[in-house]
Amino acid sequence: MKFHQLRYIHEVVRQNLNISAASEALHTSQPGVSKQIQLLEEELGLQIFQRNGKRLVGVTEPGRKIVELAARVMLDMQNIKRVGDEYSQEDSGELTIATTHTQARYRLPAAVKQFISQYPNVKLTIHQGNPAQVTEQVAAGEADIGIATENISKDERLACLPCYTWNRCLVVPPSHPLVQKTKLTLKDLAAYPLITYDFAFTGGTLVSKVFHDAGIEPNVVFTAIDADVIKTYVNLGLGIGLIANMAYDASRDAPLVSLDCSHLFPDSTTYLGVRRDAFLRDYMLQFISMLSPEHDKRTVQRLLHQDV
Amino acid sequence: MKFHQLRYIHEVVRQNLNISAASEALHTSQPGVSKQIQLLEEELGLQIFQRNGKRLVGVTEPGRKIVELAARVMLDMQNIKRVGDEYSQEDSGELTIATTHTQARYRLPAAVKQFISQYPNVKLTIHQGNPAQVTEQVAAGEADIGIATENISKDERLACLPCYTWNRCLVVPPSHPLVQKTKLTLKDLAAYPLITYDFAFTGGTLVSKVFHDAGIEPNVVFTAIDADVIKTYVNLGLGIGLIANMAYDASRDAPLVSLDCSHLFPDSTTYLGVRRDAFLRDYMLQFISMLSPEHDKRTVQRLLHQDV
DNA sequence: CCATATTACGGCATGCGTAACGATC
DNA sequence: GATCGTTACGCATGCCGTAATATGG
Repeated sequence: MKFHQLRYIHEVVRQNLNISAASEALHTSQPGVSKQIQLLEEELGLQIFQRNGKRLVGVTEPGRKIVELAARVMLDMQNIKRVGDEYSQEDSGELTIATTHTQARYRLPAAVKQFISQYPNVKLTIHQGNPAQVTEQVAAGEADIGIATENISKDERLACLPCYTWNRCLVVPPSHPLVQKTKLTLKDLAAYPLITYDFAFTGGTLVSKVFHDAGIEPNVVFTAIDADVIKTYVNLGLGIGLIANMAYDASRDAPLVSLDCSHLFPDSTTYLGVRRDAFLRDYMLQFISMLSPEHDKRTVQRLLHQDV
Repeated sequence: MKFHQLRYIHEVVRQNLNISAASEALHTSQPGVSKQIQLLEEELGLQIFQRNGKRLVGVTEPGRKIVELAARVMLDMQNIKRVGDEYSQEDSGELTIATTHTQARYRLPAAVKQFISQYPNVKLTIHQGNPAQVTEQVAAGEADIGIATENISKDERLACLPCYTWNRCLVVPPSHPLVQKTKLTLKDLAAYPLITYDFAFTGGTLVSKVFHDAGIEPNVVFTAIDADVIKTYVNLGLGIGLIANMAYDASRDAPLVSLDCSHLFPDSTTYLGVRRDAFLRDYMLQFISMLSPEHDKRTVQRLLHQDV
């Protein structure tokens, strides 16, 4: 059993059972991949892939287990390489972060700026997606760190860390009647057309629960993935916007006005997650500290169940 | 990075940093091992082993991490092979059980007999050791299943299953005055020279705690690893023996008499443990069912956190 | 007919074993 | 001086890539 063979089957599955695509992604030849897969199957004495003639049409049941184990082996190989890099080329490497739009746009920039100036030789990549995708990418080892509010902390494969809490605010045009109110109520929000995050993408489920529990039905006319889109439509006078409070910046978002809503909704907590069995480069820990300064490197390591 | 390089460093560590011994254990040449280790170190850009001239004298800090990861990779490779075997050669393979003397002698025989008749092509090996060793062997992947009363259920790396509970009995010569007593007390036990298990090897710590809590000091004249030794000395009239109740068999152990002590001590539970991330062959699950019939195969798989 | 997988084959890298050397205790 | 690790070298294995072939949609 060779290491490449595991990489091959892994990539073939990733590429929807297309050996040609896999061979390209692996920068090698089609026949090579085909051959090695056959050799592996022969060695194990079973079919990993279901074939229809010469076409791969599925993964057999034992094949699924093998692919899963292969992924773990590859992760560990990567971990070993990282240990090597950590002790030889301290400050270079890669860092891939998976996160949602809101975090990427409003919360990460400060930490990212600090990070790239301190670690200019680390190639930083940000993958954007919904919370489920973020979780999946970290779990699959495609991202080192995942940051999201929903979902991520529930996956067994990840070790998570509460990162910070936030709440919501309402953005309205300056002339809006609600600006006169001293303290907003849920009824106030329900009295106007509401624009907020797509429910699947953010803490929306929490928001909807609060309304539901109060027996109030908000008039949601429109949902969007990100606060910028929401603000645009609020500016057009299509409704009032309910967004994360960190997504409002008075100077940048003028003439829109923000009205605090934190008394209406419980705080949401944004979590940061890493794969439990991943080896974390020092700069990864540093990035986490930059993002949530209240956790220093040692604390992070402890909380994430790293060794000593 | 090649698989055998990982096997090489793993084995070298196992052999106390002796490359010659490792090469022999691996059925290959000394220079080959030496060379591959150097290549790996070169590829990773660091020293795995501390050298004093040409002598290996230790493992560097990054080396420890790498060795650990290497062990995991090898375990997963083994898992992959097992998946292969499971689906191709259903009923042959190996089963290594680590357990204590008491279990091996008095509890396993029935299950083992049933097992080898049903799976004649499975090579069954029993490693005997104290509870700490049992735990370690399973955790290191050197044994598939560990069975012990103490210790084993506390290791994070293992998934455990309560297997059965047991208590203790007193064995005495037929002429002993205690035979007349209808119900024994701790004081009765303390009144005579006591022979029992070595404290480190069994539920002895629990026994000593019971005495201590009652403010009674037993007169332990002698401790042994196993019940057979204890019974031998009881037969010689050197004292009374406190042993696991399953270690007494009226017909075999005559003329000794057993007196129930289960009202004096809380029940002890014997656990069965497997490595969390091990792939379990079907016959391993069957063995577990044979050992504790109240758990059927599905239950076992669920309890041990195997996938559906 | 095009896309895709398998077979065939030759060149090249690499791992292995034997033998010799060097170092450590 | 005995044990142990490293270096040197030749052989064999096996992987890779190109070209050719077969098969499925």
